Amino acid sequence: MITCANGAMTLRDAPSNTRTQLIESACRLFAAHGYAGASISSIAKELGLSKQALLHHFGSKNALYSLAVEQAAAAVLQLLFDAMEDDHPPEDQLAAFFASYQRLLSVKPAAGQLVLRELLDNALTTQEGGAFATLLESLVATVQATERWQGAGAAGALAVVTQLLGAASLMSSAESSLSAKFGSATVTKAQSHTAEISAELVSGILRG
Amino acid sequence: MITCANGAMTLRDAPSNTRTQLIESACRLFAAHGYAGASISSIAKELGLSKQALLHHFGSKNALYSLAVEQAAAAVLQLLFDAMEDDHPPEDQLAAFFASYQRLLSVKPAAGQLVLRELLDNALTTQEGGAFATLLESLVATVQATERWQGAGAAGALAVVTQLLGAASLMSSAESSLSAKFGSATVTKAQSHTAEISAELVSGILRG
DNA sequence: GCGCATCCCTACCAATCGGTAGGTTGCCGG
DNA sequence: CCGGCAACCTACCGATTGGTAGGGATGCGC
Repeated sequence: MITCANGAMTLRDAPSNTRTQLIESACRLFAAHGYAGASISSIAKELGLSKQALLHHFGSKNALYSLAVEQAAAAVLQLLFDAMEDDHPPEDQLAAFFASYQRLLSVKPAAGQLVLRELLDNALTTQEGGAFATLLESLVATVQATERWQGAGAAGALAVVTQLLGAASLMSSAESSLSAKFGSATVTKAQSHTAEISAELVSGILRG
Repeated sequence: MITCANGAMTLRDAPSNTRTQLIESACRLFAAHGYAGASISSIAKELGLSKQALLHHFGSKNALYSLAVEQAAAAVLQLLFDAMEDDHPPEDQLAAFFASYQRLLSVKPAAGQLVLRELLDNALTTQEGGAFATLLESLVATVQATERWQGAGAAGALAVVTQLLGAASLMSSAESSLSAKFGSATVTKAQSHTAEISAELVSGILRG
């Protein structure tokens, strides 16, 4: 194993690059194996560091996890905000959001996967104004702003958001499992269909 | 802690009841915390047993996990087979399946949650003819039998199945996380909306 | 040159992980 | 009455978990 020689590595190459890289590794590994399934030493080892270096930067596993989830959620939230800038009707805003969400997933599956994981695991030490919470709330609010769902209350909108998010996220998150059963060629082809099917689901459910 | 007194418990109450109960506990805990997040001792402890009693019955953690997933998948698969008994068009069969799947989730959320988890974790020692694999294959085949998707190939059908499954499963699986952010009252109300929204998604996507 | 903070290391800790070994209890067929 | 078996136990194993303590190298401001 090439662990970058003890003292010789200490000339750091950027203003705290390793921190960023650690969060990125954490994002990927937490997304792939879940909170309990990814150990901090395995995350640190991806960069040739010891787990103590990781703890030095983040203090605890949960703190790192929170950062990773928040960063992933922030990336998704940004897509939503971008889609909401133009003052189109909320139906179009959501359609635009889910379209760019699909684009994000094809480039960086870990983001959506981590959000999905967090919805299942609920391991995040919930921050009131965090990106994850804001993402969910904004989605619900936007659905509630649509003509069809504005009378349905938060619960109805939450149900819509949950189903659309589940539909949009599962394919890229389940890639490894599906590849083992249907072959990676089939799965890759299926992923290319996902965007337009998702678009159809979104517009279908928002307009009735 | 009341661990049922050492020898006095040895009169077992049924032909091998504890085995069944252990699988049930495993199903719940694996569903709630994932494969890595649920330890065999925590599963055994739910029934006041030691982890060695569990290992005595199943041999290894993975064997127990496989049984739990297979049993959950078999329960879902049974719903699909039931829905396919009448020779209605495949669109109606799938609609009936997803309707009863929603009913199952409201009674036993762990079943769907475990299937969803397995799609993410891919921890199952894949059995070729297992219920989990059969479930996915049967769903894909049925979607492929619909008028709209019969020309789209397995990949297109797989994309449809994945999205519908994700939409149908996420709400009940994310209950704890959503309750923490929106309140359990709102989530409970949202769950009651899930069935009809899901039905709309299914018929919408299958018929175009 | 000196103090100090940043970064990363080795060494160590208690707790828990999945799993093995071996013993004890109670039922059941001979 | 007795041997075998299923069920469950305590005790233990090595490995790994998240986390602490403390030290060494580097670079920056003074």
